[in-house]
Amino acid sequence: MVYKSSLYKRIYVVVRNIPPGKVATYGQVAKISVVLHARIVGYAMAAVPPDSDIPWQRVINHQGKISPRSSGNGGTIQRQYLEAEGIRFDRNGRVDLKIYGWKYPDSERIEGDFFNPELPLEDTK
DNA sequence: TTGTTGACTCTGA
DNA sequence: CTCAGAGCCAACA
Repeated sequence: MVYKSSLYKRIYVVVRNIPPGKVATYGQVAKISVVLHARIVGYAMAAVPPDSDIPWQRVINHQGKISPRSSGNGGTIQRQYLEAEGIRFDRNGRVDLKIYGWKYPDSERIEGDFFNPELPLEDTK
């Protein structure tokens, strides 16, 4: 799979390493990807090839909600994917990030040619 | 090259 | 907790 740029490739490597049953926010992916802003991560997700193996459904916004996309209602599919992995949604359609949020130390398992283990750990609570 | 857009986040009220 | 507004930066016209 050839991606549009090394920028996107970095994001996709991070997303692919999110464990099943966990979710990460755009901002978190942005931090791990070192130099990006959350919007760029969202932009990259919109450009994910439909035939890829990237678990884009595990990336949600900072409120713990599925981000509304500009077209269509693919968000419903995303929610079904996550529920199939055991993630529960509350009445407002929100995920409890304290339970299902991806903790940065897990990213030791990331296998990528770019990954730099010396990153700030801020989201570890 | 300038202007708009967007699967976002932060801050203040 | 929620709601607005400002800021963000790559992609696109």
